[in-house]
Amino acid sequence: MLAEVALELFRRDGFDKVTINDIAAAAGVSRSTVLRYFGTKEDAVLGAFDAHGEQVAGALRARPSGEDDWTALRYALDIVVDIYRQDSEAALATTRLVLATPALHTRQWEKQHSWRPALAQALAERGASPRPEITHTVRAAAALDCLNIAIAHWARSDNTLNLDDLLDEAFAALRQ
Amino acid sequence: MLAEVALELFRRDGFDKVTINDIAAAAGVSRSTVLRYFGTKEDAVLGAFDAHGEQVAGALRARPSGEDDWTALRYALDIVVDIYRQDSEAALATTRLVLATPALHTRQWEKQHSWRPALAQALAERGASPRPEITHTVRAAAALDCLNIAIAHWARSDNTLNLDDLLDEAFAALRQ
DNA sequence: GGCGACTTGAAACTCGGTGTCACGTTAGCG
DNA sequence: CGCTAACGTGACACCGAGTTTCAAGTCGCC
Repeated sequence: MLAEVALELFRRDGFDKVTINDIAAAAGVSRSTVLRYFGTKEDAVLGAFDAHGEQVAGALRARPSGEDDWTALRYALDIVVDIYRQDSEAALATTRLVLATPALHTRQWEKQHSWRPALAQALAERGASPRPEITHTVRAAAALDCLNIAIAHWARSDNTLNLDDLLDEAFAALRQ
Repeated sequence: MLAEVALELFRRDGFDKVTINDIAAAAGVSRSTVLRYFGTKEDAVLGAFDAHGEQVAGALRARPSGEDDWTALRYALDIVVDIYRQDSEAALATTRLVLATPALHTRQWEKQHSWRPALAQALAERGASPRPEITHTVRAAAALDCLNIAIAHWARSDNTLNLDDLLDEAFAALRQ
């Protein structure tokens, strides 16, 4: 409820123009309540985003152990693709808002960045032969870049391009 | 001068504990002057960082056109490696501060993120056959990840590991 | 001397975020 | 039924970053 009110204001006036007081007034609650709900203004938009990290790490751990790192990462990210496909209208609007707002873009990166150790850890556990930590970290980071870049292209195409295909294309760019 | 004063305070007390007023008082200037110099508190640390982006893009454009994208990116990043090697003591201290301070870490990513289009553009200009934009963007992003991850490992090793080798190792992780 | 550009300082202001306290509601329990 | 503890909410004070505006200096230059 609160998040919907905030999102509507953000989309109408732009994230930076809307103050927390505006959100509180529009929702009929106090500023304190808004802050208590979201912690930060950015989290009014990106709150749902938090769960994805653990989901992807879980999906990665569930991949067959013989599988190639890149393949496993690609399939694990299908979790996110599915979420976007499930309500593509809302995802598109939110993504556009994020891409248009540096503060949101940055905050989203911060959240995703915190997934990285878990993904690298999951890759390390999968590997038969031990590899240097740097290897897993780089692969996790690159996979997340692929996701972000694919999503950005998808949003810019107004959902005319297929997110799955874009993600495949992004991963393909890594393998020469 | 101002930057040195700020850095010393940050390293001594932590970035978040030091206010702009503290910096102003320590440097014997007014708060206004500090803000006018740096724009933001983060830029008191990351100001020198801005130039690197154009340097890397320039180095990338200067690579022979027949060269592999990954090889070209790797060599272009030597510009940054050289800067770090030139004054490894200062670079180490600054890197540690950045890694220990979320606000700085984030701001550094923002700056590096703004390099990405230039790097992707440089890759596009190098390519003989035209490739989808997403390919160049992914490769530029992955290369920057390699740089960051290598630098982080190098800083955590207290300069006992070689940054060049770590960067090679990071790039190697991308090619299976 | 006077003019204009640049630098600095001062102060007021906006806004995000933290912390505290008081008030009401509700649930649990004797 | 009444007591209490927990919780959600609002009000308020506070801090610090960043913006803006205005009022001096300070310098070179004509």
